[in-house]
Amino acid sequence: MDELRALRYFSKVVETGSFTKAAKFFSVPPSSLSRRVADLEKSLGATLLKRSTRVVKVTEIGKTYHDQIQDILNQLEQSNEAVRSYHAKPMGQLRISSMVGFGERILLDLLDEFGELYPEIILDVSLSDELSTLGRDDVDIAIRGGYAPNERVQAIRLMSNEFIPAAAPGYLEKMGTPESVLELQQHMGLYFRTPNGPSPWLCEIKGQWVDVSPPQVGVSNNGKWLAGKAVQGKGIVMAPRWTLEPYMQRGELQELFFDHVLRVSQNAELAVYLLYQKQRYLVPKVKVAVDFLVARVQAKY
Amino acid sequence: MDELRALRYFSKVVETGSFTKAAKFFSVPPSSLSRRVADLEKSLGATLLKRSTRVVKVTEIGKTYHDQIQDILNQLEQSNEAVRSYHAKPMGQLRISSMVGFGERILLDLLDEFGELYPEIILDVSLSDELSTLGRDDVDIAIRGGYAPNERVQAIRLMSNEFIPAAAPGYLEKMGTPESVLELQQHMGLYFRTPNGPSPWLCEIKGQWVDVSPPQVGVSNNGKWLAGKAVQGKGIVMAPRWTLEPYMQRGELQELFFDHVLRVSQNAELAVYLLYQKQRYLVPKVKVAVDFLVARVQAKY
DNA sequence: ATCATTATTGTTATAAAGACAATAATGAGG
DNA sequence: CCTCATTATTGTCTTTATAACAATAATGAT
Repeated sequence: MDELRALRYFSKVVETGSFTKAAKFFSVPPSSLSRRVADLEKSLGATLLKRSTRVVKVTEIGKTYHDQIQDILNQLEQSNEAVRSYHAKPMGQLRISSMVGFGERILLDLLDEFGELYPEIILDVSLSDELSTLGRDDVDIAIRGGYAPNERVQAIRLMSNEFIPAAAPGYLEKMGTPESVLELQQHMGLYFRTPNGPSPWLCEIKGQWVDVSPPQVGVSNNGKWLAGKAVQGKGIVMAPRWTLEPYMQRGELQELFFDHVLRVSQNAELAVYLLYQKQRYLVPKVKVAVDFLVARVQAKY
Repeated sequence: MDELRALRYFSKVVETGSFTKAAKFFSVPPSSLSRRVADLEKSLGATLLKRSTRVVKVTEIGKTYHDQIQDILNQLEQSNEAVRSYHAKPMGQLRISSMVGFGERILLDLLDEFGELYPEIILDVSLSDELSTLGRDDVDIAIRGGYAPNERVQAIRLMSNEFIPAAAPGYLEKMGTPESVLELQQHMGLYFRTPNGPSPWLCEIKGQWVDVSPPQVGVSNNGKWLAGKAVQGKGIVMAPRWTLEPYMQRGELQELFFDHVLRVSQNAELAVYLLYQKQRYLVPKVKVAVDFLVARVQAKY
């Protein structure tokens, strides 16, 4: 019995819920699928599917098996592809997913340069703060604030993602420059929105984490918009240093320093990470892109 | 092409370093392996093995591919076994690996009881503080101080593993009862040996972690021996609470309290975890053992 | 230089999967 | 309640792929 073929058949039948549809997918008669799946069930000594002429239902154990098999088939496919493209030129479609802010400020410029270096790579970039799966089939490289979701994913630290508070000089003249975190209650806060909601302003006082968030005057996941509001004197913005840097250099914003260091997370080392699947590093297009991005970003920041 | 068969052939050839030996393993002529591996290489468009009549060498890409394939084959085998034994009675060999101390004090008694409940399960218990792989084929259930090594492994917290300092009343009379961690330098320390070496005595002073370990008078990974030494008045022992409890109840040792809490790790929640592979929870023998152990240990401690 | 060992190739036999037609079952619609 | 199209299964034949066995070529050790 060609077990792998049987597994692919079974998997497709579960997905489509029909032997006929799955058979069309493989361009073989439905009888083949029926026989292979039956073989599989016999060899496992378990019923995976409950069939009737109208509906195909998956049994409980069949569902569990299918989930595991699916993962295994994906892994195998990836390993094969990695070997197949081993000595090929970097080419083909490369899907990159990035946090919006990082994408706009840093990534897109770099990718223009990258595109000229490797014209045979077709870039497919999507900017989103939602975390994409990376492990299914959808993304080759992801850039995120978090860390690796599992051990098959490699995470490389690209740059610091330290959040700092800043405000416009005009705002500080009018409202006074706060020096203690407790004074923040009398100020206005511009909040960065993460996928988990607006990030609170925290600090550690005598070993205790305290939320010292000022009243909200604006929330956005868009660094530019937040910085713009701050420049207009609408409040104090708390955002990654690299989003505020240009404003600070022009003197439109200035960094604030408090008696206790402000953070947005209890995790000490907030950073931007580049993520990719270890298996796929063998694929030339992935390898050159990872190497390129890591080198460029780490050189600049 | 039966891809899976080809992969198994290839894998075995790499392991044995010989087509002939691998062929014997499968009870087929070597020519079959030769042809299947050649098919595989053709379909991947890469050379996996460098053959000569005398030696079979794995190419670089072949090595990488083999590692990944091996993992995939293991996973598949496990999924199949899980389904196969789905509605079977709990039976067969069950391999349990445990930390020595926990094994002697707690596990072995529980397993006696478990063995009577499920006489058809053949227990294979090994006590060792070295971490076993759990993911290769060697252990069904492991009990360790650490946490899950990867996301395919499920970790259940069994009980606290808080290390506490204790000494014999006689010792304290003679040497004085220390109250500040800084006084420890004038005392004698009995150290618990972890796989990473003797565990240092740490405490957090004003947010800084400080090593306040007293001079060593004894080191062992055996709780009983350490406690025995402490009872004899040789020094202060720092070991998991559950290893010292019986001595404290008999008044042979008494817990020490300092101005700063003593720890052996910066990790706040040191605990004993039961580990198993998620996939294998479907296997009846594994399921009943996990459920049994978790229920019993959590009820008692 | 010789020779046993080992991988490969050629050929035939066997087993497994596909193709096609026919049958049986079932759930939706009238 | 009955009809009928849809769908999975079964039977039979064909095709394909793998195993078996024998023979050949290559290679590294003695």
